Amino acid sequence: MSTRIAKPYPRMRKQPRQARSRATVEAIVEAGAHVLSGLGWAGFTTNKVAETAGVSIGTLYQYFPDKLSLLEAVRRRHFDHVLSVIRDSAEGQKPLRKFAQELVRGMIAAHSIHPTLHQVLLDEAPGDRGSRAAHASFQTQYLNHYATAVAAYRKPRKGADMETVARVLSSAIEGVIHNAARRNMLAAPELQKQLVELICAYLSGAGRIGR
Amino acid sequence: MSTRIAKPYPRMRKQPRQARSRATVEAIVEAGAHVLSGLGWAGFTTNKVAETAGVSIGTLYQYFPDKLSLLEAVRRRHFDHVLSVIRDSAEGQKPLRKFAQELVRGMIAAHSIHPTLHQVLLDEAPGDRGSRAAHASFQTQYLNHYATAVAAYRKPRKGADMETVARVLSSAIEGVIHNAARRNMLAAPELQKQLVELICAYLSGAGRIGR
DNA sequence: TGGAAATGCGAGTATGTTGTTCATATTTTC
DNA sequence: GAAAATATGAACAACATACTCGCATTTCCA
Repeated sequence: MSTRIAKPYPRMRKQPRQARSRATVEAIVEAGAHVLSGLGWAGFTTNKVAETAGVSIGTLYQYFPDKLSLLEAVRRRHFDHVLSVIRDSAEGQKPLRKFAQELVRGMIAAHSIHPTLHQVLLDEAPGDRGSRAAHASFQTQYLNHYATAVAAYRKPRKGADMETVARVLSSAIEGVIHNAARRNMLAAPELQKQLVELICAYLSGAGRIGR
Repeated sequence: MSTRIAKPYPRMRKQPRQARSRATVEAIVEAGAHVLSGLGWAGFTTNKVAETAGVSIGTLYQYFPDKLSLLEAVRRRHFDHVLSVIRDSAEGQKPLRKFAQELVRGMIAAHSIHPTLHQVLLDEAPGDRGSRAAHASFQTQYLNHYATAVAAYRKPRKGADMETVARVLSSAIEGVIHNAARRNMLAAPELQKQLVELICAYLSGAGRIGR
């Protein structure tokens, strides 16, 4: 696992100086992820987040100037986490099946904490106004990791550009995980096995007829 | 294509008798799908739907007793549509690749009109209170169609139950389509080709090592 | 053709929801 | 022990929006 980084969240109203307040901020962001995942963007109210964090609403506004800056903090934390998972599974030279297994295990683990956070962040929540750069950057890095893996494990064929393949692969995996999360089936080992098989089958390119 | 059925929407306040009012109701439901897809559940307001339909808010409430009954009408229409698509692609005896191509074409067509409606219906919108049966029934039929296809095209193997395979397959396809829809890439032929290949590869079961 | 039934209208209301502030209280630091 | 940091939560202002109701217009049909 990668080392835990402790960058300050962006757009904070005030920097927490003492250990107590640092824990408070962390609790708020964590609660934000929890509420967002459980109640969706519609249920993501500042009062609810504060209550979930076991903190007064006033405390929340001491550190976050408004609702959107809190959303951005949650988004950033989650994206950093997911990226580190993919990074870890891609490093080193391993056989295809091993790679697929570690990727699936990692993605499932990353989604086990807040099962639908990822989708809510991508679909429901408003895109981060100010720094669209950050959002785009995540998408780019995310795809790049998949593209690298595709390039490494899939023999080049004519008429199939890397980017599309990477997109299809990543969105298929996300679809399966998202769907499983909604049914509380993320832990089922049978599902993991099948997902690994799907990845291997696609990348090793079987089932093709002609040429 | 299947025959157009004209069942009355459930939970209607008043039955439209003349042709004019039947068109009005249809416009309202269509507008509902449009708003839901474009603005999400959060943006799905009765006033907005009425305005989009080019109809007064009073007219809307003449036929739908409340907001949720309108949602149910939209949901039902969409589910009926998707089911007919899958049904059509599954009938007859065709080779795997042909089946996959028609399925992909149909699913993409079904999502082209209201790209994110399906996800919004499943994820954001509240599950239909009264008739949970209808919702469950859709899920069951939906999965059954996939399970049938899986049974037909995938040689039986030990340790892989049909239901899980069907779930993995359907959610992978939905994931790809949903993701493409968000990027306005549904029409890209390269994407369709890759999705077909993913399905074929998985069902023909290549890339497996041992046993 | 005329009256009854069906359909359509939209300003207005009533009822909430919620993001945010601020004066005050408690805790930590040095 | 005082100053700085941190926490509190009642209160509010602003907004959103589901839904009603009295009336206008159109269609039907005898």
